[in-house]
Amino acid sequence: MRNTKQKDFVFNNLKLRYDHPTAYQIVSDAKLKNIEIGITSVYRILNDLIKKGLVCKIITKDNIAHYDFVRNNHVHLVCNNCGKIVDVNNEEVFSDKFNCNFHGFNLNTQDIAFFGKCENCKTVTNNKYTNKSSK
Amino acid sequence: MRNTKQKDFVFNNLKLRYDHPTAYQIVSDAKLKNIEIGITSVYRILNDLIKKGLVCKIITKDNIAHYDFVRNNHVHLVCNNCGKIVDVNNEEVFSDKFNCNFHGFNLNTQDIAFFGKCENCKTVTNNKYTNKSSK
DNA sequence: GTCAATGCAAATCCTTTGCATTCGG
DNA sequence: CCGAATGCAAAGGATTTGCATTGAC
Repeated sequence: MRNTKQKDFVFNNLKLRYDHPTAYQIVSDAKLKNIEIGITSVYRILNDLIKKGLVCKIITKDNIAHYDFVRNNHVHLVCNNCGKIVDVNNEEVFSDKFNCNFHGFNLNTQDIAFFGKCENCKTVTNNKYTNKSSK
Repeated sequence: MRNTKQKDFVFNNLKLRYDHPTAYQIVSDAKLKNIEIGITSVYRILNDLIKKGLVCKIITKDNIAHYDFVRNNHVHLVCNNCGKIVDVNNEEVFSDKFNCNFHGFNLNTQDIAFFGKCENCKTVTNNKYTNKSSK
């Protein structure tokens, strides 16, 4: 495991921004800052960071993956029309006060997804969604 | 808007099953029952049902869409490893009792997504994720 | 008979893989 | 130097689109 400017850039870029970029947005940002990095490496680095639990992936309803540095203590509100992603503090959500009009969003509980590892997969180290070799 | 055996099949198939199938699984099921239906039509019919609010779409971390008949009163737990999707009653979730070990799932709040329409998009009829003509 | 719906084939688009090259330690 | 990391080009795979055909009303 070697240090490279590409790994540094992806990690720090995600750590410093709060707007849940796509892989392509990270490449664009790199270009602006004259960092050379290809989309292939961005995807590879992102998947490594996900495996390490440092980054998480949010997929909008048009099947586009957005990435977020893991800071905990917040959940994501995702707009099914414009794709906007908003952070909301945990405590606001998990209480009896929660309702389907939340932070301006119109929500349907069936359209809420809790992602994690199920009982059977808890002990699995490799995640088939980020490490195809485990398939 | 005409009635066809294809529309009937997709609607009733989703209404009767509780296992969140993919579009391809719906086609397989149709074949078993000797209903002729192509994958293209399944996707088109599913997107229409989503626009009508009768069906919702759950995307697992490997970017595969699963479909669910809208019955309300439940949220989805999604396994990031095996892709399993489990229904959990609303009341169990939105209370102070919620924690990150839930129904055997190991959850991270940052990996929880609330999908809906944001303030700006509430009044939009067309949804860009299901109706590309509104782009 | 009309025109909406279907379904094949092709296109699209995001993401991953193969492989030769580069470069960190 | 060695081998991990990169990045191009190509492949992969889910979903959508174009268009001729079918079939509901």
